[in-house]
Amino acid sequence: MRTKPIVSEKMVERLSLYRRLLSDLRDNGREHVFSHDLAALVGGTAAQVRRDIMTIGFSGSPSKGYLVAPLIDSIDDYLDAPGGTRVALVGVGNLGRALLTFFLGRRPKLSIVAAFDRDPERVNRVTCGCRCHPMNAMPAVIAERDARVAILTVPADQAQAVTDELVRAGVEGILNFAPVPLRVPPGVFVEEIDITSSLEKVAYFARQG
Amino acid sequence: MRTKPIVSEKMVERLSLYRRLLSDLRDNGREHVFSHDLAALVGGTAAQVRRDIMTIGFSGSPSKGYLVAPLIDSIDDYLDAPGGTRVALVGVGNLGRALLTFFLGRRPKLSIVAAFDRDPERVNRVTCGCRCHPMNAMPAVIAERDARVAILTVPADQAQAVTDELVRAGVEGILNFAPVPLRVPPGVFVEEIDITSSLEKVAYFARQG
DNA sequence: TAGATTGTTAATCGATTAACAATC
DNA sequence: TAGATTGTTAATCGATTAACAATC
Repeated sequence: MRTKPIVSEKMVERLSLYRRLLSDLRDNGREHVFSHDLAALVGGTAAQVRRDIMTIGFSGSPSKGYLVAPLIDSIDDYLDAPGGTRVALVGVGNLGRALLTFFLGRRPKLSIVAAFDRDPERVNRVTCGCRCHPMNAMPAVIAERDARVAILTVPADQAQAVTDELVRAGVEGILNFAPVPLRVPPGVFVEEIDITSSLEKVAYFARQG
Repeated sequence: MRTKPIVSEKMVERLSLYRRLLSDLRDNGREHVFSHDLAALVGGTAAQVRRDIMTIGFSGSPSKGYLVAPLIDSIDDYLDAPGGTRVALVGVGNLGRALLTFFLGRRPKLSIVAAFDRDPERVNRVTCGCRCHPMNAMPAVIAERDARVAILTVPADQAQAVTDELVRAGVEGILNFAPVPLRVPPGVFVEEIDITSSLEKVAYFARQG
């Protein structure tokens, strides 16, 4: 197995986006694509697309650019864990259900395998295609399902406590929607999606434009 | 009215976060805070906090750091539009409803004033505290309500068409949850929240850690 | 060949980090 | 004063942009 360089966060985001757009192109019967085509779709520059593709060790040709299907395979190779990544979701409110529905069957290599909530009304029922477990079952279910990554969609005041428990259960990456920064030990990766900040940012820059 | 420098996107995000954390502190009776206290809460450095606070023209003192309430006022001054910003939300699915609920009454200066959906089942009913209008009412309602900013929570295949219409209706900023980059004319600010990319990023870096 | 695109390096830009004198 | 923190500048770091020879 060849070694792959660990790349920047931004580059991973771009690769993820390329893959999605390339899949659309493939489904529409496109077999090759030029760097400037991809650049236009992502809203970036052709040079950056070329550099990204070069970094993952894929080659194109001046005459027809890049072959779509092999490029997708190359990105798969790069981004996906060989056996796939199993995800746990904590907090089955409106946002949690939206995410469950969205990811249901979307990517076989990245699937939500368990959900948790503290509301007894929701526990032990199947919601949006996923069984909802009680909070105290987290360690056992996460171990049994081998979930390495978690999505956090609980209220702010529970976020840190749930995080501590997730880390104790062996989770190594968290996508945090709770509006508060999380403290985690080294080696655990956290991505914060701060919807309030994002909206305030849009409001700020909208009136500057 | 004094002129304020236009600051970077990251700085606006940080200011937004500072404000939220400071409000919690104030509600808990804290009257002053040191740069390193704030830094610990946001997971950043004290020097950066000091630089940010300096940039918005607020001053602290070596003996007691920064006064919480005046600092919040200063950030308000900086981030909020004088008359507030009114927001329209397009797409009242699970995610749209989660956002409606979340922002309901949360910030008087940043409130969702109208919702739109193309599903006749949802139209002309009040959901999560907000009336849902049909899509073809967008130009009229946005003008009447003076919405300058929009949140986009429609499926990918409708995103660009809805965006074009929002821009035509005068919207100058869009928070996009649809998993596809938007094309907008210059002067319109778009913030993409790409949940799929974010989750793939977490999966990638979780196994590198 | 001529035209267009790729692979790759150097220059630019911006943000973060480190450092320290000024202040309470 | 002594200790701690602020205000502010210089150094570092990384990512993006620009440029161009190599390739088809």
